[in-house]
Amino acid sequence: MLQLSFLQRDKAGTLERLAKRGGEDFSSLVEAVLAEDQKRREGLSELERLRAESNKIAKAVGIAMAKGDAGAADEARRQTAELKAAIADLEKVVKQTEDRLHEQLVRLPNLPHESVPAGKSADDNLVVHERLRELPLWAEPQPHWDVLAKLGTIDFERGVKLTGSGFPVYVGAGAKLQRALIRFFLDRAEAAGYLEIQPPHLVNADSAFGTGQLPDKEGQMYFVGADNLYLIPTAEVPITNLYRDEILAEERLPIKLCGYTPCFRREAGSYGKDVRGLNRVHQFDKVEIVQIVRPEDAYPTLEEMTRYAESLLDDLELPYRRLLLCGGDMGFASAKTYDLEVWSAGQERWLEVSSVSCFESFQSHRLKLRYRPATGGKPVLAYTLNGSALALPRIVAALLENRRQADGSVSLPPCLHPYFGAERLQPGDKTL
RNA sequence: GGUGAGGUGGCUGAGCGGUCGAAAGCACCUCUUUGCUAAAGAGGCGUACCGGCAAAACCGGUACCAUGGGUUCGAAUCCCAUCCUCACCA
Repeated sequence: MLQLSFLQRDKAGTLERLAKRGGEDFSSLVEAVLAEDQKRREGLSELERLRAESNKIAKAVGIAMAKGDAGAADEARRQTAELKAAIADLEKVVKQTEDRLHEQLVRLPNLPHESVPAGKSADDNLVVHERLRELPLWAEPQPHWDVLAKLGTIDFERGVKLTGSGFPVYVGAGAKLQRALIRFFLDRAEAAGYLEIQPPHLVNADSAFGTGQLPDKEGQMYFVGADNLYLIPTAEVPITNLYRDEILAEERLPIKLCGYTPCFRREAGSYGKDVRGLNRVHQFDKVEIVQIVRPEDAYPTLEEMTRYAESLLDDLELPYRRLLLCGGDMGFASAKTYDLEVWSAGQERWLEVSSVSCFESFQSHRLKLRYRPATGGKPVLAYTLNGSALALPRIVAALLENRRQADGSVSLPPCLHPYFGAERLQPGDKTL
């Protein structure tokens, strides 16, 4: 949620930055917000004046009663009837105005950072750099679902039976590889100074609102109606919400947290080659990193976090590139996002495995997550950042496709050997 | 699931219809004094919003004692609902 004070101070600048998102024209919404706020303040001023008057009378009654002056008390009581009605009416009006204002304000996406290129879609993203390693040249590139057909370590069909499409079953060495990757990512995060969190996998509406999933992405989350809870689409939600409604001491920043969770996404509207195999699934594993920082530290931190995620890909020996997302391809709440994509040799295309974003105060404003400056004074909104480090399925897909050997086995990069307990996945591995 | 108790400021905890944004203690901050790694004394110490101002400081106001309703001239205090916590029972 944007800060109203910023809108008021610099309307032109706000519109200019919103225009980078390339889609919808927000100028009328911004105007509506400002007009609504004007109305709100006028109503509120009058309402508070009336309430002050009413409070004065009530106090006078109390004093008259204490003195035993029943006449004066009755007289005061008579005065309040009209006042009460006026207050009740105005309260209703002000409440409506505030609700409308909030509903409009919440529809404005975050302002892209000045370094973010304007653009409409993924085509306008900038490639920051590419790290390509030499790949074996396959006579015939094989997508991971074909590699898996021989290995049998991920069972898509039985997942369909259990739940539906997009719920793979990891079997034997496949399951163990998941565990190895999770442990590798967590150990690395811990070594980089992140405190490990195991959060709940379901959250309430307040939490989903706090990080911006509600109301923007309501349809993308699984919802448990009986208890009004949402299955988390990413650990970002519970972990960032840890400090909701808190005022932290400045000395505690930066706060660095990480956590492994399964992620649940409905992915309504996806189709085609995008959803084949592990490309897009409804439940997947991910290690997330989150930082809560002072505003002046936010952008250096974004670079640091992105570089950290890249270092994991270095260790995994996967070819990758870093994209700076254009305004139109960024998430609703983000001010600046880097995506990391790995090269998938079997499908001959790039697959997103990490997204690292700076939200500035967009989330913390909703979260009421503030810190008190060491020099004293008013609490200020902290800046939040998060990134995947990393999401598993496409890493697995790339490993399978890029590291497939002539005999059908798949060699694993050395960093995984101690976690996996072997150097390769073999066609002879046990399966269902 | 049942019954009972309860949810108050950073923490502990008083208040149970009027001047209570809320006693007291702890923690924290400033100052003073003695001096030595501590003690004593004085003062300060919630958040949001509205207005005064161009802004900060500051001043005035409004709201907030789990949440949402209600009763009343007046609610932290009474009533109802919801959520949560604790204890005991099943």
